[in-house]
Amino acid sequence: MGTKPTLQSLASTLGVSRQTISNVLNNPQVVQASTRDRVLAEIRASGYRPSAAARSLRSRRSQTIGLRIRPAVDGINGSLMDAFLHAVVECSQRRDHRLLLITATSDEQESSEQAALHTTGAIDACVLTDTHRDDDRPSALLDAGVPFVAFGRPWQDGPADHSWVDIDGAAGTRLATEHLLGLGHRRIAFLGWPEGSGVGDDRRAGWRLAMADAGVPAEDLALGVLDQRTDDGVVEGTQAMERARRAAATAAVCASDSLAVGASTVLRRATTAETARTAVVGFDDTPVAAALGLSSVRQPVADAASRVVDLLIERLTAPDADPRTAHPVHDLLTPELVLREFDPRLDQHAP
Amino acid sequence: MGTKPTLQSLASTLGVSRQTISNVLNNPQVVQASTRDRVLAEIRASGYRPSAAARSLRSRRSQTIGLRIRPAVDGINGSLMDAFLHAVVECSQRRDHRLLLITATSDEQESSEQAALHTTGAIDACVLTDTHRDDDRPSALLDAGVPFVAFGRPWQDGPADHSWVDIDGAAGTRLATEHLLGLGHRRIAFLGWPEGSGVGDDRRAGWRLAMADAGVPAEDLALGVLDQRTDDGVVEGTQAMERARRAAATAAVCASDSLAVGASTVLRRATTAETARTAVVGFDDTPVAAALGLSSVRQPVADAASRVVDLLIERLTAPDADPRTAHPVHDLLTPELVLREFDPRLDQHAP
DNA sequence: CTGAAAGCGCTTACAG
DNA sequence: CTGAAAGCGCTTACAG
Repeated sequence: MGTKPTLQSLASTLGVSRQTISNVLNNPQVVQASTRDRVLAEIRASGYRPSAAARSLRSRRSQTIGLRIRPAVDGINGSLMDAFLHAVVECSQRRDHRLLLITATSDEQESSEQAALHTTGAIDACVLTDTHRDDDRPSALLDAGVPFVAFGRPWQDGPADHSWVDIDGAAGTRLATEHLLGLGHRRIAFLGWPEGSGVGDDRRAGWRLAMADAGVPAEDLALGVLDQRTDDGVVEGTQAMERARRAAATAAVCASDSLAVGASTVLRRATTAETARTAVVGFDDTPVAAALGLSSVRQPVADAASRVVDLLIERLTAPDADPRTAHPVHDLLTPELVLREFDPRLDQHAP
Repeated sequence: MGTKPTLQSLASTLGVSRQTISNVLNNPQVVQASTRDRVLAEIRASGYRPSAAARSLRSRRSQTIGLRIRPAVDGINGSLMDAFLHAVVECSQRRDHRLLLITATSDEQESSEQAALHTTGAIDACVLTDTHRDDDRPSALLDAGVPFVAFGRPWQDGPADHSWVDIDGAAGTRLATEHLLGLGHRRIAFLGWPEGSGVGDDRRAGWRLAMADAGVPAEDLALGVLDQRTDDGVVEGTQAMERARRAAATAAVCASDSLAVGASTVLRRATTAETARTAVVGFDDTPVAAALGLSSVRQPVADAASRVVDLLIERLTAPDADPRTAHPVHDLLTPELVLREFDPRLDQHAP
């Protein structure tokens, strides 16, 4: 093997300056084609790779993005962030950037860890996920001068002073509700979370709007009637659906697949198996929904990830990199409804 | 704010050499206590953080570990790697190391990507997961000179020339089987995957040994009798359990929670609800098992992650860092059995 | 289009 | 215990 090739060693081998090689790598169009080809051939032959540290030290860019990973509380819904994470890595890699993971036990710790990494130059920017009401992270990062893009809109009022990408949950539940209305259902319950979570309220809003548009009277949409609220979970979904059944619900749009799985067991008992499946729509299109044959709202997470990375890199490579001048971009992506067929194999144990 | 502090600027402020500050950071014991305190105070006050790039360029260590992330095929079983990933990040961070994520579509691509990152100095080492029979990655990384530790033993024969940490699946299924034997079951099926996957065969082996020790005749343990093999999945678990029932099985040890969830629906029908739950044991102790009240074998993934990171950093900081001289370490951790109680709320829809 | 110079901010030897 | 020197391997100006 010998020693690892450097710009220096390559340059003497080729009889050109280090400079030229650097240009071939970073500004190919500025180098004469014949020289470029000769250099590229030697780079390939020698297995030369520029030192990340040296490049980063000189250019003041690490080409690295930070992201906080959270422990999966719920194996069912966790797969969404999993898909997002995977897509972010893939997009970053394709664009010659790297993804660095951090953990934290609080938002404050997350912000300060990201800021610390940014100060050392280990990351150029970071991605924020799981935004929520009164989220302190955007202002903390803005203050610390850490460029970032959020996956998730800011849920409190006021103008957003940062870029974000989100998925339009209300559009998703609207689709789901309209689908059930189209099947002839009128008393369609919404099984969702207690008020106060931005994501949950957003999903409820889509159902409510679709129902109102269809002329369902407001008193039926009231809390405790077709509007059922509960913590997330399979058992909770079953219980909420039982309450909705007492309000004569024949179908349900759910804020999560966990709730939908729970709800489907009630409907399965109550009607024919086929009706049961088609009368519940979950959210997130998790593998569990697929396994059980439940329809679900699919969030375009890969698109969201790709957009987040695009915005981040755009911001980092912008000629005017001043975050105060760059105006924030907001992107709301529309989910799609995944309809599933009744799977007879699954129903061997149904009544 | 002004400009970002550097060793240089701190040194002139304090009237010491850059050197001394560097020593305070990297070899505190070598600096006089009074000087050290003065320097530390100024570091804190100024918010100084050493440049990762400069440090890495000079020391030839990036304090960064690479890991390939895979898309979750199955939301149920994916949470295991999720927990592992989280623990690896946490341990690395605690030990002043960072975790870099990569994606790949093949093992070859993974190895070459890790080797490339190692050549640029972006990572010092990497973690291998999901080892399998005829895994080419260890030799590829060894050839490329990339230090690594595997989470998962090498499943082919021959001496392992690299360090690994794994969880003793056979010990887990043995525990599960002995538990069911203790409850009075004799005809305990094993629902597992087709032969050839190291992990799956290992789990089957534990059941087989425990059954043989209990004096269950070999013909009952035969393939197609109590030994049922199938692809992973809920539906597959149900089907496999139905076949096992025809061989008069009253209980089952499963290679995964997905299979256990499927199996439990069969037993639920067949016996009392309580028996059903206690007569199935899953594997991985996923949130789904917890939600459904299924007993399961819990893998100590956090311990495994911690051990992997320890070994990796040990290897990196060893005075003799030559991988050929350092003898490989092998660690097999023992899982534990998580027993769950019957949850009556869940059984409202049982016959 | 190509090259000689400077310097990014550290740590690693080594001398006092 | 402390300091002056060298240099890690690049890229960014700038001059030809």
